[in-house]
Amino acid sequence: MANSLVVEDFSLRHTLECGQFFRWNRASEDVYEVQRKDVSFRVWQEGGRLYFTDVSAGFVKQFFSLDHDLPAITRAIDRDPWMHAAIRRYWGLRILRQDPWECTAAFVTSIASNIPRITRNIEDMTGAFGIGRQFPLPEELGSEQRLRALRLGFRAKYLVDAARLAGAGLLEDIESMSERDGRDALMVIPGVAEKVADCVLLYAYGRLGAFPVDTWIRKVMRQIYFEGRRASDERIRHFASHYFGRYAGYAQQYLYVYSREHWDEIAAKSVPKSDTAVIRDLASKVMTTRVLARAQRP
DNA sequence: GGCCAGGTCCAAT
DNA sequence: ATTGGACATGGC
Repeated sequence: MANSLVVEDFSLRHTLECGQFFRWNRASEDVYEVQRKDVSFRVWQEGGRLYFTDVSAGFVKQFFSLDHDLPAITRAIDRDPWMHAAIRRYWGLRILRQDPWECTAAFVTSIASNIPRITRNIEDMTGAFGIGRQFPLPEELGSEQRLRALRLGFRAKYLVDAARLAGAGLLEDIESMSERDGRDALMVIPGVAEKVADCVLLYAYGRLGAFPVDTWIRKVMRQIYFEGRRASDERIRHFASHYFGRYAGYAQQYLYVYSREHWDEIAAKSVPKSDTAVIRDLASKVMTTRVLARAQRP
């Protein structure tokens, strides 16, 4: 027996398949089977109606962030033709509210990997150590040796450390911390540095300003906003937070999926013509801010 | 067959 | 502060 919900500005497909989340599969052409912690449910969308089994409407609203004001968010980040195209192409994509431990484990697993393999690694860990279909709790995750046997490679050691610290409660206080402090707390975990920490902040803690810089984002940001020149991850993040504002994380996600589908086009056209001046202006403001900050330092 | 993948860590500039 | 190599495994 399925329940349903009227949804606006939401695409189940784009939300699940954009690379932010790995614990789903297709039960059929339109039906997704989704696992989040101890919850396993089916979900499908028919136009403006979302159908689901085994979970409450409240859970669905929360998990899919149906409370986010997507029109306002996309209006805020819609600063140039590339972002505009990305938003149009993936209209309805929302940042999920994942479980912090699962999200941390998933993005530690993602290090120097690829989506099919990450998905398989997570399934393997669930099958080997989880109870039922639940991803193993921190206390249930196997030893480094057993994780290596599951082909986690050098990530095995990181996962063991992450489980130990998560089991000790590291992830529980982050909700109430500032973004900066939460990031620092996450980075205490060996195997969690800037990129993975930003993924967890964005995908699990709803810190929509977090801007994970991975190889794709680095490539596309340099191409579009830095005239093809190198820029450190720090500069990219700094630029993004000024340029896109408090919803920069959403911009990151749209850019991520869009660039993977349209890279050739981006590489060919480079800087968005109509907004080159705006970008240059902002980039110089960012530089000025940095210089001033440096000058004021004792 | 070498190169790179939703990186991180460590050591050497 | 920035840069290069190691780290496991897999897909092209």
